[in-house]
Amino acid sequence: MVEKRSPEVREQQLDAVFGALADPTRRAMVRRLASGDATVGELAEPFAMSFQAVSKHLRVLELAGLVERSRRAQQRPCKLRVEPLVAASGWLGDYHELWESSFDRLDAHLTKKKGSAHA
Amino acid sequence: MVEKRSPEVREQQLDAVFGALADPTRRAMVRRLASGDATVGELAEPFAMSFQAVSKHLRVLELAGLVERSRRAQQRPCKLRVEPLVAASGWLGDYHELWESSFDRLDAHLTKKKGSAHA
DNA sequence: GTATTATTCAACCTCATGGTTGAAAAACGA
DNA sequence: TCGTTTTTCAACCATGAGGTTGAATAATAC
Repeated sequence: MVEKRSPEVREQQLDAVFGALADPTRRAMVRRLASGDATVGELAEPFAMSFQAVSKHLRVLELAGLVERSRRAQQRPCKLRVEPLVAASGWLGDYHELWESSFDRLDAHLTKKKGSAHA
Repeated sequence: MVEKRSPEVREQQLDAVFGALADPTRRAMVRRLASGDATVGELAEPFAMSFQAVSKHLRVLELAGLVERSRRAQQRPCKLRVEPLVAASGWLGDYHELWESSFDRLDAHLTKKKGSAHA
């Protein structure tokens, strides 16, 4: 179940995941899906945007491995997959020790402590 | 020193940071800068790419707040700023508890433990 | 001043992105 | 079968990203 990934593939995955997260609409969708599965319609509802546009965003998330879809009647429920988030987090994690020891230390710590406002 | 950021501005920062990290060349530059400051020329050296292209990537990193530049003779040394990485990491961190309790749990843990190969 | 080195600016090309609209497809209810 | 609902496909448009080349700028060395 735990795939062995070549460095190139991992790089491509990071391209896809960071790229997917570089859009506020898609981040909002991820946030929404983190609180439970949803249909395309439900995901589209908060946005002033056509279904088709939402569908496209969803495809980006799907290609990045962040969303998995099934079929239920006419609907295609979306479920968040967390592994790509872990991969992205892991990449950033390589720099944890850097920022723990950098001049940004204070700033970093305070940002972390204010973190309750993140969600 | 610790700026108070509005939600919109924070969203824009995340757009910029995730966007900046969505490119393998730029991630490599970040990796390089994590091990010490470098000039544009030094950063360009490993890439089969013109200085101008590297300069553009650098501007993207700069706009995302990931790079700070000074002046030394004709050179413009680049220094990694870590705060945007902290911000991105913080966003992802909001989902930590999600993946700790998800079906991806095993995969996530194993990915984490293999993490020594990340760098 | 002139040349050299390091870097950026400007213009251009190609292709991807994020949005639109309109038509099609898939699964149901009558 | 017919219509309704949910979602996607296809074509299009405008903008931006990532690369190129060639000229300009800035700091230094002679």
